[in-house]
Amino acid sequence: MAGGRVFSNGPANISNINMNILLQNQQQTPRGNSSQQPLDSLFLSSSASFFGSRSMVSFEDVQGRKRRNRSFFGGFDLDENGEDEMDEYFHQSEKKRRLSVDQVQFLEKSFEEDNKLEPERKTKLAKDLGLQPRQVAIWFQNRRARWKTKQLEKDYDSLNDGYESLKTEYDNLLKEKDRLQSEVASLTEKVLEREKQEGKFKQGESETKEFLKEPTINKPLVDSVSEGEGSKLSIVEASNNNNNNNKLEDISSARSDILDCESPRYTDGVLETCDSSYVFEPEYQSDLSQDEEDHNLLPPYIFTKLEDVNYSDPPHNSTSYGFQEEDHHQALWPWSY
DNA sequence: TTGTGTTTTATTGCCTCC
DNA sequence: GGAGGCAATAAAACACAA
Repeated sequence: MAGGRVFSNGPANISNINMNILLQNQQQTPRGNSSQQPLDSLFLSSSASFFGSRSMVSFEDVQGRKRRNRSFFGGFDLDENGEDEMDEYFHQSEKKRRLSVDQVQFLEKSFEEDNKLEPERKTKLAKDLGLQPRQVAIWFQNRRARWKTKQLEKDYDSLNDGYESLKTEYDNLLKEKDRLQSEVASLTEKVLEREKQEGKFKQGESETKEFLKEPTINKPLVDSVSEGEGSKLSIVEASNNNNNNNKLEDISSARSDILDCESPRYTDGVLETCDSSYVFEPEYQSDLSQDEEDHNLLPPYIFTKLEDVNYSDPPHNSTSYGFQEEDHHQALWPWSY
């Protein structure tokens, strides 16, 4: 039992008890309603204004800590022949007594100034409040504990707010990403549809195919990538057909002789660059018909360099890479249209 | 009035510092 | 080794609903 031994026998000097305080203590009303003067007056008043609280008696002789006898209640033992009043008092003193409102307010104010208690300050506070220095120390200790708990709660709330805020931001970004992906897919579909209408597919003149076949298409990209930057290539992928993944694989392998190490490639349906940290999985899959598939439709890829993409300020001189300038531009920065 | 939950006062044991 | 701080805890005091 941690706090069980309330009464331990220790040195006593009953004559040291201030009887006036004792008698006043007996007159206290419950819940510290004894005095309600303004707080400021507390600091102007003499220590006597605090006496008579429901607090513990004031012993002039502060217990030594030899034993380490920290027990406040253990400070005295009663003379069996003590007076009735004394008996009554000590009987009551066996129970904890709360500090008066004034005492607490005074201590609170002192705590606000400094939550650490130097010995001098402790002694002065104890004297002013008519408390044992030990009581003051205990009060500060408990007050610090309460403060710490509240601080932890505040910190938790603050962190929680930050988390919620970030989560909201993240969710919004996810939505934006989805929106952009479907926009890219939609635009890609339009491009393919246009190519289809122009009959270029049957003639093997698809701009998309040209884009994928043309070795020089890679040239600006490769040229623009300095040593060590190859992994920063990004691919705006706009696959429209689940089955196209297989075609992508074929395309990738077919083009492997064209693309150097800095170019992405398809492996097991996963687009990847030489840097394994940049792996792209096709997320969008559309419902193109088998007929369209038979036409060997190829998803266009827009190769860009990450550093070149400024989402807030669309470039005006970007390479089209097989798209018409406007379409390509719109595909990358759809919100600017 | 009573049961129950919360707050306050106080103790104990351990740790750190000088 | 003593003094002081802190965490854990006990227990009284208090609040409040039923």
